[in-house]
Amino acid sequence: MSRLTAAPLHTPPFHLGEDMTEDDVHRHIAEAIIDRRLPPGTKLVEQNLATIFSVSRARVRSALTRLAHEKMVTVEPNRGARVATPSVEEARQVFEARRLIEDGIVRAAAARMDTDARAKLEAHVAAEADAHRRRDRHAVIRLSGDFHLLLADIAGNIVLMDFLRELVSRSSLVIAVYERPGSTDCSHHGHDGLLNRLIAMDVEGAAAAMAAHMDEIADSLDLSSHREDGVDLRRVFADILKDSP
Amino acid sequence: MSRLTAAPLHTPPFHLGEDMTEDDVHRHIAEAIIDRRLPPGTKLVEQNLATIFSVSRARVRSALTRLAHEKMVTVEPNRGARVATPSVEEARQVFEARRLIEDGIVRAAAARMDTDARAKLEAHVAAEADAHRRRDRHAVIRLSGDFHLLLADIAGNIVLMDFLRELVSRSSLVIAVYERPGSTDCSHHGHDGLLNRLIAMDVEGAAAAMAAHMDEIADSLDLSSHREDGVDLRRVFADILKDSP
DNA sequence: TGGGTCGTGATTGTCGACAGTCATGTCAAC
DNA sequence: GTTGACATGACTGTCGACAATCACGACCCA
Repeated sequence: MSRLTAAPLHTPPFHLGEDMTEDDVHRHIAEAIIDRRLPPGTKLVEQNLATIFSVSRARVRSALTRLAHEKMVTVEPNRGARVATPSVEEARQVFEARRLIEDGIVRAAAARMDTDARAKLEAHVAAEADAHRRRDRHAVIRLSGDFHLLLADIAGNIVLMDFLRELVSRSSLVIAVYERPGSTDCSHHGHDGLLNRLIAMDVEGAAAAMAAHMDEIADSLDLSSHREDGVDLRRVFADILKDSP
Repeated sequence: MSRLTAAPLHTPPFHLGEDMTEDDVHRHIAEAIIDRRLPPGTKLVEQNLATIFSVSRARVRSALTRLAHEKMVTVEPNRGARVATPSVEEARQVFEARRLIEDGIVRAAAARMDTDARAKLEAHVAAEADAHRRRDRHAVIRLSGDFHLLLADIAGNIVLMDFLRELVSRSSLVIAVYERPGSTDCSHHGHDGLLNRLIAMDVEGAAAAMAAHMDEIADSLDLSSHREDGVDLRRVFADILKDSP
């Protein structure tokens, strides 16, 4: 049984004919961003989305502002919304925060393991392996993040789970921008070793495995900052502008 | 100088005549909640707030939904918004999350201390002592929370600072609901000892002092759950309802 | 041809109005 | 006096329309 009455991790099957609520719009866009079907920088025009989902523009608008609060899209005044492209510094801070919170979560989860939690985790890891076998890239990405949220669910702290949910989403954006070209797809093997430690209720071992897993992900990125996203030309040539306004 | 270009901690002086932006409305309400001028459970009627701030109802509405995302108000469909009254379980989880994040922040801050950070912290503690001397309850509450946010600023991680900002706000609500009647007002002495450890760049000592400070706050609460807020009559008499539907 | 200016279409920001829903008070019947 | 139905008022939810702003291409001039 589920310990928490938290929101479902992903959108339930959607029947055409009913009109979508704001929550549905939010989830559909969020999932598309996390799956990387919507790459960073993509313009999100309100009217387009409204006609696609056949809802009013106002509903799309509030979904976008909510996504902006969650740092998945950026909104510039009078210039609309885009899928966020995290900076190098932001990427570092997201992973630093994630190391801290994942450590707290994995320790709590290790202490609360039981047969039910074990069954869920094993089933999830199996599903990950299956998605990997099927070469379903989107499913691999989504399930990889869900593993960590499942751990948070077992840990039993809704506040931390909400924080982690945001961090997992932002991590997906970071990976989309800074993934090293030759890196293997989202190492899911790290979850295996972690699961073994959890089953043994080895708190320190599980925490160490999680730390290693985080390092593994961070190492697959190229944060050497040569890829400075969104260079502001006005700032680069500020001195010239001063000379000849 | 400030390390981060984060949002200001509190509302800048507001000049009448200009019309408020949504951000202003949000900040004014948030501050009133954190200062406990708006106690938990207070109904927040959109039209009232709109006339008070002389803005349109839509603007108040979006400010309220943002406050709802930050868990400072609860919104029931068709029944409007109220200042949130956290449950006992939520209170526990907020403080558990806060222990974790404050630990990470204080360690980072201790490692990054310099003369500028020291000056800011000393000035802040002095301001806290002054507010305490003046018996300015609202200022004491606000400054007490700001001390922790200043620490997060020194730590230099915007992501963690945003998380902590939410946790500090929610802590204020928890204290408003569960404060033990005879407890002294928001122990500000804990900040003194913490500051000494930070100046010495004693990471472990600072972390221990922070942990003690968190315990101190938690001990001033009465979470024995006899004060179950918002008893649901239907749940209390669920068995009777089953017998005679 | 390069560069600057202006207009036009597209997109966002904001507001007021109306419909839907809930709470409260009134009144009649028992 | 109590209970139930009903009416009324207040509040929220939603949408469409209009204003403000921006991006982009056409046009003109040197």
